[in-house]
Amino acid sequence: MSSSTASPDNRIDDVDRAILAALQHDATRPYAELGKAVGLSAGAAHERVRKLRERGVVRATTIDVDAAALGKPVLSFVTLDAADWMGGSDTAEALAAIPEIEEAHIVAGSGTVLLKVRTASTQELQSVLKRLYAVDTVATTHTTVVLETLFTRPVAIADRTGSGGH
Amino acid sequence: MSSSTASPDNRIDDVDRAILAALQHDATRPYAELGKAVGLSAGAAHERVRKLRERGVVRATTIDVDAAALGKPVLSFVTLDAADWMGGSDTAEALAAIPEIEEAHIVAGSGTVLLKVRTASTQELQSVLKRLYAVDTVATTHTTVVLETLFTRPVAIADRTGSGGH
DNA sequence: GCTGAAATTTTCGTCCT
DNA sequence: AGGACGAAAATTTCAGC
Repeated sequence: MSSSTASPDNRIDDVDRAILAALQHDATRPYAELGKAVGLSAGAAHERVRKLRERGVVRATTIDVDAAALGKPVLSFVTLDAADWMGGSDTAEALAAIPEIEEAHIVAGSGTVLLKVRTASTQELQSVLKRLYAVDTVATTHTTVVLETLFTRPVAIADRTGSGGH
Repeated sequence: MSSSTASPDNRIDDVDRAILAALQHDATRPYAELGKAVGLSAGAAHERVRKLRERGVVRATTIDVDAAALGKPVLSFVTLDAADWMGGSDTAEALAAIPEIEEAHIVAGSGTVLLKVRTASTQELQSVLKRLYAVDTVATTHTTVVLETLFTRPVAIADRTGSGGH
């Protein structure tokens, strides 16, 4: 309810960065351990994490599930070229209704969408493409199937060592 | 250290699926709550999760960090066309050395790699591209900058309702 | 897989820097 | 304001059934 400052303390310092990096790697460790790793007491570490959550820097605590173990070994990237999507605006909902789509990004002016799709087989991938055509005025689609994933990792936490220029 | 059966119980049943879905949404809830949500006691729920971790179905417990809050608002997808990468094989390491790369996938025969890159600015994106050219025999690159992310979500947990065909 | 109890951890109040 | 310390509450974890 203050009025002087819009953002009281929206800065992320080195300790926050260390905490975020540690939690990205393993969010199950107790606060005492986490605190020791970043040079804080358990209570202080807890307070930092609470604030990071409150500020929205930490969106959620989740588990990383092995897609192959779940029976979804086929990963693909699909590019959609549609007619007039930006106007419709419930595009996101239509895409979200297809559970095989993990990510949906608008990548160009009006009409180009990039999708990350995970399916059990190429047959199911075909099923997704059919559903995509049924969604709206989809002009063309271009599908790229991933043969091998070299690596996947969370957002990099930049450290403020000063030398980290371009 | 057993020798009779290679995979004692590698199947994922409905309860496991319910647990995985719940944990994807929020992995901070106590086991008592989780158990109640899936119709199990706290102890049984804990045992299920322990086994899922042991089997590798649950790879890790992590936090979802807001990239924009971290100063990395620019998301791009970069396609690389290189000469002979598959033979070299330390390609993954060279790419992993570039922290801005979040994902690296091989998407075609010999030489095409798809990268998911997150940077602070388009200038930093340019810096990444320069480093990519320096890596190896990179013939061409094609970069697509994401204008808006409609949604991102974890791997879908299929439910065995029987009606879920293609 | 369930119940119950011990051990650990989280969480909160208070004081200190 | 932010962190340390200690105690209460909650949770995890392990026993036996």
